[in-house]
Amino acid sequence: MNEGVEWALHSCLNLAWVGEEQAVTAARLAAYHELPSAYLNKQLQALVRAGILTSVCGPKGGFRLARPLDRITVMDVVVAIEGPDDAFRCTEIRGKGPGAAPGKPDAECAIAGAMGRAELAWRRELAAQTLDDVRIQAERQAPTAPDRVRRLLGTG
Amino acid sequence: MNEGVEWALHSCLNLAWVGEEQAVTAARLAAYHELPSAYLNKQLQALVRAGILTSVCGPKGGFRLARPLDRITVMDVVVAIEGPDDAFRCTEIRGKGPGAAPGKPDAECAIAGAMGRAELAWRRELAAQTLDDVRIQAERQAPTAPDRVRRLLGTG
DNA sequence: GAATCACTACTCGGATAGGGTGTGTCCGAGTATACATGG
DNA sequence: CCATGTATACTCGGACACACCCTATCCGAGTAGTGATTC
Repeated sequence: MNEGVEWALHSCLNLAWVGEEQAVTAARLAAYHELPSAYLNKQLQALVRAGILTSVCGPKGGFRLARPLDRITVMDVVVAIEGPDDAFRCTEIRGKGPGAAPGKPDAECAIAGAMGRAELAWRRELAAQTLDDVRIQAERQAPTAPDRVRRLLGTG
Repeated sequence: MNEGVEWALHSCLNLAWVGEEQAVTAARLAAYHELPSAYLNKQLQALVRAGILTSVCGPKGGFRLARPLDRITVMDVVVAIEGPDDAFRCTEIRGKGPGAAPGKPDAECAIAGAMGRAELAWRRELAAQTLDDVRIQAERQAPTAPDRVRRLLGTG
């Protein structure tokens, strides 16, 4: 899986802790975790295209959340970075070669069905968790994190 | 996801339909679906290393199932081809840079936890389905498949 | 005639190149600020 | 003193190289069968 997913999720939480009233630049978000800023910028652009973040250019510019954390699911972020395609794609090899059934198969490949059910379970689990759930869990495990973020990323 | 997973699953079903009393070469299995035989051979080797298939060299050699289909789960095949690592790997960026919490984090990263739950759901679903379940479904959708396999891959 | 041995043909197994996607970087487009200038 | 225009600094956005892993292939290791050879 694309490494940018992890970066994007952390950045969304950091943006929430900073607060929606101020935008944070990609450079600051990257420095916070020692990430390459230009590449993180690329990932954040994907979140903007997906409607998860908003961005403004120029001084005082940067990124901010487009909507509250409880209206962003983990799957929204994964789809924004990884794309909407399933990991397993059926190439329909059963229809190729001498083993092909005569005529056109009217039902889905049983193998594709089995893999599809698993991917559906994966997506359901991701869609069931909002970033706010993740934030609550993160604050429970590291109560000082929000303060650190506000202190280091805030404009103060 | 690796394309070899699809090939491996189809090949396992084909081996089951041929029957365990005779081995089938990689070349025959590949020709059945017009796949590159040398590369399919590589995937089948992975299944052998995982203990799903057994192989013998030489004339009358080839591959056969190491155990009945109902004792092989879809996840066994996926792990054999893709490897045991999770798709999402937490690089612990929260512990890097100025945003790092003082001391060592005693709890798992909340983000890694969220992704891990989804991957667990995926693996559970894959592990809950045996290749025999897939075979039954495949035969229901294409009743003539077993005969075609036996006719084209059998030594008769 | 039967047993043994070497040879051959055939298949798996691992080592060896090529391509596509993720990874990382750079420069141009766009904007708020600051300052100089003129009224 | 105030308004306006301009220059500037700063940031996002998309276009451009690099690297790694999946894809594909080739040759050597290993084995069953076959035929010749010898007792």
